[in-house]
Amino acid sequence: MSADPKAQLADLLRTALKSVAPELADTDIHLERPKQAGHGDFATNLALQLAKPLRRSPRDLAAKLLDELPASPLVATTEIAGAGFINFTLAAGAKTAVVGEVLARGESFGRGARRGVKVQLEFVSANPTGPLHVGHGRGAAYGASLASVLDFAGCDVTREYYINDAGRQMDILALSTWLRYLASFGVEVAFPPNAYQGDYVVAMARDLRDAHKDRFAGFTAEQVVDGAPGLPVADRKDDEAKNQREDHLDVLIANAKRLLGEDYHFVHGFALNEQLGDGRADLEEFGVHFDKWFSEKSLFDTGLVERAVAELERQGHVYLQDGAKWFRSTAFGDEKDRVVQRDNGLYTYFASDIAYHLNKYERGFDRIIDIWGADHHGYIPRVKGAIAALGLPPEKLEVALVQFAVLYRNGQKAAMSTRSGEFVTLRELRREVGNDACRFFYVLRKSDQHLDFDLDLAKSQSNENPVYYVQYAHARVCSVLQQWGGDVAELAAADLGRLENERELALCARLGSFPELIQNAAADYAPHQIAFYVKDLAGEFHSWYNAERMLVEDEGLRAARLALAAAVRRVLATGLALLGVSAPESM
RNA sequence: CUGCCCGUAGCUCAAUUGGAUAGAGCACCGGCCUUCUAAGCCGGGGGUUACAGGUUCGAUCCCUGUCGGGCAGGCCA
Repeated sequence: MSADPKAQLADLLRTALKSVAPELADTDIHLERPKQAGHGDFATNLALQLAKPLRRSPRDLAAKLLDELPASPLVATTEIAGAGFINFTLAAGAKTAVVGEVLARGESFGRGARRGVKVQLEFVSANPTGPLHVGHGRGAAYGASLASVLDFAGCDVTREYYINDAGRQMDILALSTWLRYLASFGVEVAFPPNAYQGDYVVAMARDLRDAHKDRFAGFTAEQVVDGAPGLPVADRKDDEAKNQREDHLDVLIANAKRLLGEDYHFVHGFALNEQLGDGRADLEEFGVHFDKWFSEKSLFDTGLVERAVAELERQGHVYLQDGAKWFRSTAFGDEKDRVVQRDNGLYTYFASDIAYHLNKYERGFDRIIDIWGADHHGYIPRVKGAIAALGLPPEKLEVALVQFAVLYRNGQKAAMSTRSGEFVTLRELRREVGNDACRFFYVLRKSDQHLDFDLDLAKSQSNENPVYYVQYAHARVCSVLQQWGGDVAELAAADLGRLENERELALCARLGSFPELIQNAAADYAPHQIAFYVKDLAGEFHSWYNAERMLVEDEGLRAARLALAAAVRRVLATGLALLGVSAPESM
């Protein structure tokens, strides 16, 4: 018996369709699993779709299709229902066969055939200027789970982190570290309000001093702030004050570079490596692994930024205005044109991003997926525009936007600014809630939904966490199999015809839908579907567990039920693994 | 002002991509441990899917408008 009743049914319907309406033989045949139990195991709206072009009543067409449907041992009964749905009820053996298939294929049950599709998935890519916070955590959990799902569905996935190691943000971090370092030698410079405030900067300064003593000291406060405009009073929030603070910061950075000379690069690199190493360790602990860490700076070193801009120029999409080079992105649907090279000769972040995407295309991926925070949505038209301008197919790039995760503490929003140092780190969250609950919670919502992460709730009610519900089902099966004490491999030979009651058949149907769930989740970039699936599967298992015993006297029945339980355990473990959540054998 | 996303039970969210009677979990009420793990199960109340139109056999889903919330709109990243 074939492993896939859905595909078989589709074939049968196709045959019937060819004889009923040859001219519409290539109509999409959509088979769904009805949510209503009384509507059979599969249903199709094919007759409803044909009704209009054929100008015939849907119910008549349904009857005609059933007349022409080839006989098959797969189908027990059919019915025409509602406006013209065709409902199929499968033969008993066809429903339970999936249990044998799960046990035979083991952890590869549900895995899609390798199709040789090369996918590049870039996510997190947070500036290495401080600890990852709860917002990054969502992108990390979503990206890692999506990567696993795509891989499992049959794609060749490269997970990549883009390191912004070339921009002004890194200079600000280097300056912040140096100022804290100088302060530890008694050089008191007013710490700029728009520099990085967090305690981790003080810690880095201490590390720097421990490792290199006074190598970067020996300057006076006057030298450090030489030529800088005074800082406006703290409560001024207007644009003028803001600009003045930024100017102040820029002068301090320039002074640092001048005073430290070559040593500036050392401090810069020191801060970068500390933060990058910290972020990498944080992510690995979270079960989030990257195949490649791509440096923005390398794009400049290899001349790719220059080449990308030159190529845009060659294609005639760049013009000069006010001393800057502008990319004519309005020609590609953007709201306004964008600067790629400033009047001071420096390339913008956008320019290196164009170069990075050019590099992605040149590496020969079939599909390129960027996962961005939703606040970057305005950035999509210009990036796609640049890709089109380079003569590359923009539809190869897909941007998945992830809405913010907002953390609530005591019923109030927690502030989340990296520069002010007021935020909850991913590490803190993981310690409080645990990695498993953290990973599960993050993907329990569609990515385009805002996520309210109530920390107090997650802490106080962690026992009612849905992740435990799923893990508990897994542990329960383990416990039963252990008490049975037999060889699980022998269960593959069980007579599955003994699975008869409603709950058992419902579980079989749920298991049978797992392979198509994988394909759907991969196609929609929707790992949350996996989370809901394992919740549903666990729920149906718990329900069955309470209604029926597995370790019964009747050997045949016992083997059949244990086989079903083992199959449930297998699929739960696979699903949880895709989400980066552990499947404990006991709880 | 302009653009994008969102609006579903008291709260947090689903809904097989346009399908049949819109489902779960919390919270609330009532039951189930002498039997494979009670982090579990069974039962109950809860809805004009923000609002008004339109498209069609059929709309939470697609189109238009209104209201409400979030986010963007730098020679910042």
